[in-house]
Amino acid sequence: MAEPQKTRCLIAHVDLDAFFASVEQRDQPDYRGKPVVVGALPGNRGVVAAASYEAREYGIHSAMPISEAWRRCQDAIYLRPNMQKYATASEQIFAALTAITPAIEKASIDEAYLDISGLEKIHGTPKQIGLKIKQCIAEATGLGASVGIGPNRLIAKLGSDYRKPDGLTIVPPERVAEFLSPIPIGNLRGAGPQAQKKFAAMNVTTIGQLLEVDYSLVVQYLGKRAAEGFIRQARGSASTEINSNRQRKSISKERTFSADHTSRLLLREQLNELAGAVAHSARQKKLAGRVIKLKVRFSGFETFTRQMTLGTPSADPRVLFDSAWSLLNRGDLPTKPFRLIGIGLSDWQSSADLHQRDLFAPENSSQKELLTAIDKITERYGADSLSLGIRRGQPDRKKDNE
DNA sequence: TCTGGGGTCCTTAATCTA
DNA sequence: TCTGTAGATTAAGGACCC
Repeated sequence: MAEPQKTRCLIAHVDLDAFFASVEQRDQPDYRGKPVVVGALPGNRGVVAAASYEAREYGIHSAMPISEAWRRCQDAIYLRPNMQKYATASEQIFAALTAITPAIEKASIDEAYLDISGLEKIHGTPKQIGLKIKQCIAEATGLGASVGIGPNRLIAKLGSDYRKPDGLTIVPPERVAEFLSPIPIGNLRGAGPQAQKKFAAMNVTTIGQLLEVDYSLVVQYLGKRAAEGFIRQARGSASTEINSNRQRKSISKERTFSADHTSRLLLREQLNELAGAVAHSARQKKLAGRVIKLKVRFSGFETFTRQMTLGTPSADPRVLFDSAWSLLNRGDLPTKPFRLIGIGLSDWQSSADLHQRDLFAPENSSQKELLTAIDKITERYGADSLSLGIRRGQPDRKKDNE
């Protein structure tokens, strides 16, 4: 019997055009056709979060210091971000995309990967699917998006970058090499300023050029792991996996002060507020974390992090604050004026795990009691939860040795 | 000169444990 | 019981992304 034909993988990447700025232009007709810059306000500390295409003509782009944006264009409309509004637009977009497929991975507030393999019979050719995606978004929110379609996530992502705004790029598998060759090396995932310096030293500016360089030289500059990762990407090979229920791994809040300062009282107040905000977010998501991380930045932009692991997971603002405050006062940080303070919570124990804790036998249980507890966990949550339960229990062994 | 906020992932070093 | 070691975990920092 002939083997059943395997459906070829088809991934779409959707990227909203100048998302924050476009939402503002949509809601305020006066802003349309004008340079709009969303981010910090001129005269303050901060950077550009999003620039409309009109602002980009002045060379303004995201992550640019606001002072530099102001130097380039004083006539632009400068706005503070309205995250609530963008989150609502984002929800509408993701809801609309489910009309195409349920296999959607949210990559950020304005980006998504869709597994559209085998959908040709329902929605038509890849081009028709791409147009349909753009139409869904426009109808739901009145916003424009760029779409890339290719055999994997990397090609789809580079495809959506290829033509902007309002672009649609389809790269069939047989044209991947031709498509990638002239693309700047900095467009590869993981190629930031540091990696690009190393590529420049190898005279590599495009993806095609990377494939012509001797492998050992790439390893020499970037290390084995990074070199192999970049070469894999340059050959057009990447994951096709779409994870529809990705859970975030940490929650954090931080604040940069308008001017550096040294007041312990103010620091305490700020940290207390941030701890409250993180705890609130965690509780809303029914999460409790074991690891609390303090972040501080001093004048001169020197940044430090300090973390501690709690015995039991928590989403209690007092626990978060007390832990962070003790880290801050541990005595291993410089005594300089503060520029930023932040707090983060991670290493979740989900509510299901918390139920498992109830099933754990007490610390000084007999072997028989432990076996009974293990049986209960396996029966209720399956073998996977059992390995999780035992691993979570490991730190307690230290106590046994004491 | 200026560099936000909220994330993820990787590397490295120290420490713990089997 | 001692010692060496490999692997896991924790902590800190850095690069990167949107």
